[in-house]
Amino acid sequence: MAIGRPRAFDADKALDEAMEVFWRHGYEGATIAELTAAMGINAPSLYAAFGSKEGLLKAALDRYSGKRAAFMQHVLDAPTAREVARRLLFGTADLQTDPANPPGCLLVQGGLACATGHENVPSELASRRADNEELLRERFKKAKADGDLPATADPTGLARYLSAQTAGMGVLAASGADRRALRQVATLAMKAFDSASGA
Amino acid sequence: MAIGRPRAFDADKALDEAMEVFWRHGYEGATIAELTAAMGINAPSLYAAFGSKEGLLKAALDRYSGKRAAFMQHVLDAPTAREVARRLLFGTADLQTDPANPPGCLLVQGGLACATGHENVPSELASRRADNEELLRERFKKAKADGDLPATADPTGLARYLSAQTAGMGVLAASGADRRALRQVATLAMKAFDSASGA
DNA sequence: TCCAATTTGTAATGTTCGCTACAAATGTGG
DNA sequence: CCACATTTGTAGCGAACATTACAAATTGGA
Repeated sequence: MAIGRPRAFDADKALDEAMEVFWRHGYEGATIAELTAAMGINAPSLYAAFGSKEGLLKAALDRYSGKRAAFMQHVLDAPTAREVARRLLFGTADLQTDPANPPGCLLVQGGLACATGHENVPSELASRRADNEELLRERFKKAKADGDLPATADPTGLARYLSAQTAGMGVLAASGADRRALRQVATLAMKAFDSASGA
Repeated sequence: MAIGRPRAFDADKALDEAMEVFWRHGYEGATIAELTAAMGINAPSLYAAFGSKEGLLKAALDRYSGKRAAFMQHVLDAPTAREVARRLLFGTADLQTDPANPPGCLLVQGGLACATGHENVPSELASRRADNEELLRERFKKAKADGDLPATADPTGLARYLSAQTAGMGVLAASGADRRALRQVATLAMKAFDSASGA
């Protein structure tokens, strides 16, 4: 059984470049021409490997999640709920201003609103943001069960609040806010967490 | 001197419709065909009145600012810095989930990232978000001078924090968060404000 | 009543969009 | 070395995009 001509590009490397283009220009602002140029391949290769522009986005989102998985695990592994919040907020401030990446968060920059007919792009991004929020919520439920958080604590509300912080920081970063500014927001956001968790 | 054929549409009414389209689909997701259909005019009328798609966006942004001016004035007129924050946060929670408008905030949904060549759309939106932040900053500087905020308070940091809250709520609203959820975020955000302003 | 000025509707402009046919190239298995 | 399977590069597809030419329509002023 013949195997065929081997692929001449590294799919993960190409996805990194595609991710960066979507991150910087959003789904609709990223053109196939720009994507193929950044990925170092041409259109037929892109479509053979990823099916469509939307398929490429989903693959890039998967890769994004994968790259952030270690960070999220580090956050969730924190010994206390407070430390979870602290790691998330300050880690996010640093990640969203990492000069190695476009500013902000792909799940926000990628596209909050899209053209008629592309509704599932914003909803896909929203769904992935919700996944992160859910991880935090479960972590806080556990903290509550463990007595780390008081019985009056609201895991859903805390998780949603932190979700709003990371999204808000993403918007600030997109506007050019620097690391110091985002850390300052994180510092203030921690105060709310402390009040709400009875610290 | 001849005056010419009178315009057959109401420019403000048309701008309201354009604003809604930009709000719901973002700058790049809004097509001229969709805009003209919503505005009830045809393309030449649009271009005669607003010059270009970008000119229409700016006009829609002006109208948006105008509509929110009364709200911002109500916020800034609050007797204390705390009340400024409270009015802003809860008012924003309600505005961004007002069923009369698309969810979220036009200054966020409009487009955080755009295609190459349209860079001034995101920067225009960022500039208008910065204007709002500046209004808050000046208000907090005044509060500090008046002794309403302690001498240790940081007006810039507080304004930026609130800016992050409204942006974050906008993202949550775009994901389908309801009014109750946003008010819960506002409640938590107030706790940070209270801690940071020594209440 | 004709002229000047402006808007309106139709129809089209050139460009760019996402996507794909097709043939040449490159590999594996027999 | 041959047959097959897959990828690559070129070139182009139809559709949609923002924008505009142009002529008919509508007004006020001379």
